[in-house]
Amino acid sequence: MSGGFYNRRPDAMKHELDKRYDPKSFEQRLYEKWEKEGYFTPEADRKRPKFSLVIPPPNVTGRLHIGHALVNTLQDIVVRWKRMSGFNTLWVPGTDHAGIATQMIVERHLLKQGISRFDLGREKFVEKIWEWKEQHRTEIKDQLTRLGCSADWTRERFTLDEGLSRAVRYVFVKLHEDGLIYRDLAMVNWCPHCRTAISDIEVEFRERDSKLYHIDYPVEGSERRLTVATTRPETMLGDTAVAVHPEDGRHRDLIGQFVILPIAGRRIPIIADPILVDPEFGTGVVKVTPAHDRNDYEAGLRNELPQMQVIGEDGRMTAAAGAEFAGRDRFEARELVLARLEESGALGETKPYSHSVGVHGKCDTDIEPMVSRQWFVRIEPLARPAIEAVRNGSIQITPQSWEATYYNWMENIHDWTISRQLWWGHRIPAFYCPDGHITVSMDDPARCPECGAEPMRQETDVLDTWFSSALWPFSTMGWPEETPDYRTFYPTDTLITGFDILFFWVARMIMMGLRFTGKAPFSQVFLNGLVRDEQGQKMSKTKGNVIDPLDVVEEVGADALRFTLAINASGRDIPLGRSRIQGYSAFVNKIWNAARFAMMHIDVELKDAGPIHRDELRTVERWILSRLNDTTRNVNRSLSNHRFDEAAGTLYHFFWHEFCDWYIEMVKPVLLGRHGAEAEQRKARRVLLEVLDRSLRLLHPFMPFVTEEIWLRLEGLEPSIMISPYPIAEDVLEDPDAERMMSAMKAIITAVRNVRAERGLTPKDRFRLHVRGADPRELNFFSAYSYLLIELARLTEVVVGGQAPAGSHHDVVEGFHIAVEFPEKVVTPEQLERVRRDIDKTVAELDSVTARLANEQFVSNAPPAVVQGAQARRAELEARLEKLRQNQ
RNA sequence: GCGGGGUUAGCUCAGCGGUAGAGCAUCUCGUUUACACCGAGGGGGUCGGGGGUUCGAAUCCCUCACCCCGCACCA
Repeated sequence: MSGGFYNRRPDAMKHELDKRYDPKSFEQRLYEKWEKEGYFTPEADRKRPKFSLVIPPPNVTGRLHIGHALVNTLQDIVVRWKRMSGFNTLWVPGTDHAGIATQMIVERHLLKQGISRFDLGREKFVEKIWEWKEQHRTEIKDQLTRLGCSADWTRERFTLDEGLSRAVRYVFVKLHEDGLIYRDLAMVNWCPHCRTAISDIEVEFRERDSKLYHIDYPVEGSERRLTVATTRPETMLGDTAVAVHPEDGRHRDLIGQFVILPIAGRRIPIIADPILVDPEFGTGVVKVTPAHDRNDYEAGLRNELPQMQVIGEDGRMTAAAGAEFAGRDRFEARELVLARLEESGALGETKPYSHSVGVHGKCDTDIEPMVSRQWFVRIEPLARPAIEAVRNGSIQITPQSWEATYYNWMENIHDWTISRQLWWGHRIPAFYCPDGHITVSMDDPARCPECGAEPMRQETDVLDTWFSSALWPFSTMGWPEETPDYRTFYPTDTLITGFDILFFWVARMIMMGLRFTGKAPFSQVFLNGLVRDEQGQKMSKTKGNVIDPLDVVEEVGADALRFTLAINASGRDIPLGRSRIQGYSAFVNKIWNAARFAMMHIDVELKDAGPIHRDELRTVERWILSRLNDTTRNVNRSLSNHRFDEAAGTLYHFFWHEFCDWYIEMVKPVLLGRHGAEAEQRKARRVLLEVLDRSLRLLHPFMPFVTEEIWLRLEGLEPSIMISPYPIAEDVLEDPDAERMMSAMKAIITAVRNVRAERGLTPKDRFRLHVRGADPRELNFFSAYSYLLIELARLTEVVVGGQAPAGSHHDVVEGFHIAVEFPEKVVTPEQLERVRRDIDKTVAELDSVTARLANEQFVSNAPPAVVQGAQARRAELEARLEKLRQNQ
């Protein structure tokens, strides 16, 4: 058996643990040691099997929240598991410059000091942001450190680093050369607050109660009027037509005629457009504002209508809106338009209307659809292979249900608006010459390559933040250079992130990775859910239900937080609250105390005792090793499947309810010298150490700190648990025979405890137990281990075989007849009631099994194993019922 | 409107074709020298409603209801 026996430290530490588990006393010290020893930093060694992943770079805007704690904990679990499993493991950390978000925050920050970014100018302002970034980067690193994240800080990256910026420029130039990046005048989502264009997926829709206004447009040279409906009356100032459906009899005769636009007094045509107008909806007449509505824009192009921009980039009305409105905010203008319409009698019915409004998620400002010249990525040619990569399994998404969402989005994807009118970000490498020629190149051109004119002026727009994030898995490895890191660690293996950035980030990394490296940037994607509060509510500052991960670490230590997150991480949303975390901090405490107990009984010479030979072990030891082995197998399997909840749950159950509750209790008589010879005691201690050592290693990825602290003191093991081998299941440790006997033993002990409670006996009442069974070999087991039954079931004596005296309490447990001899005690009606209920339950189940076996269809159709199982169950129930009836 | 997910013990969830599970909470008993952040035991569910397939359904199919989350639309 391979064990965890390593060199003894020369300066062997105190061989015991403090009485109290105090994470503050060691967490930071251990992390510093790990980092100093270089355990997080792998060599670019291609001979060893590697495992790599990249952090979803947090924004440099501020502190990490509980969602980050979740993602990074899960990543660290995988990373530590793989590292211990022998892989050359790299976890690349870093941060994202987060264009709009960061610019906004710094801007707000400066405004508090009365400084606007325009006062500073672009260059100075960007300098300020760099200062900000440096400060927050440190804070983020510090937080990840406190969580125990074993990321390689020597390879930390930032999306605006020189190397990454080069990758960004390379990709832009290449895509432009390939015709996949273009500049065009188009309708985009404009944020009047941030004064920049944003992409479609940055627009969030909010359901809002508003009003639908009906406005009458008089038909020129007629008494007739056309009534249009709108939620945005201010846009009427920019109407350049009114549309009806060509088949609609109500208005067909008016097509080609004109209406007079109220207030403005302009004459605009009545056109027919079957796409824009649904004759069934409303009045069947639609006002057309090509400059401020997506559908109207399309209709305008189809019908060659002029675009009249009445709202400017700042959200204020333009001169074209008319002197009275120019310069007013669009919402203020709305009220004024309504007032003017009212006065002129053109305002018809107004009714409450609920609809969704597009807002910019970052600042909550209503999006203004606006025609503007921007840079775009032609996305379809990139999306196609990205769809294929998931479809053919080169990339697997967990939970798998997300694949449908992925396809749905990728198959209906629109071109990506990548230019932003910001100052913070990667400046687009496009250069304009005085004659209007555009040059896109890796190096800044001195003069126009087409006409030789100068000076060349660089595009002032920057790129969408997600453009650089899309390159993260390979740009962080030094690409486009073929660096040793790139060759060794790319593609990465697993991506762990929140589902909310599936489209923003994951999909785009897949597209860019395939396009530029020819490989999927990762083969596995694990999308975790949202961390919610205990009631399942989203956490938000306004609700005041936010949990700050660092507060939790401060209170209960990083291990308890990590374990709580892991055991709840199945891929769905995670309900998290203080009490829940408290619950798992009890588990950490349990580990501490179990180790403390073990250390009282483990001697230094033990680890030199050599390997354990299974044949020399007693059933109890073979049993716990078999259970541990099963646990080991399940934990490894669950981790492979990203079932963090299962893995953590398996460990929780094994350590607490098998190792602590049963095994430790069972070896106490031997360890404390109440039973057995010295040789036996030595073996028991040897196994105790083995089980503890392996358990700690299994737990280490989940609880790095406490496991290391204990492990280092355990027999002076060194140098660190985090680079010791992760246990793997070994068939030789499997022991069905020991498992069966111990299972029976546990069941008998439980049954006796049950009888005790049932009969109202206290632990001080001791009595004699009789055990009978068919197999003499098995009965021998109970003779040999009668001291265990006596200890744990608090008996005076165990009689194997033989007849129990009349009046004993009988039961059948896992095939063994047991009988408890009572002291004389008064039996209360409540106790008798419980005896009766026990019988009733048994009768009910026996009836149901008997009925099933009487069904010929069941006997002939069900698998033989199931039928045999039912037969065995019936026999057991019959036997048990007979015995239970004797108890009445 | 399209797509996805959910509805199982008081709470949070796992199970997803063969006797209803876990953690927490609750109740009873217990100061057994690792741990009261503990130990032992108990109670508690017609697995959202209805229909179907099957020898057998929490588990598969259909349907209805309600709740979440995407996407699209919204004059």
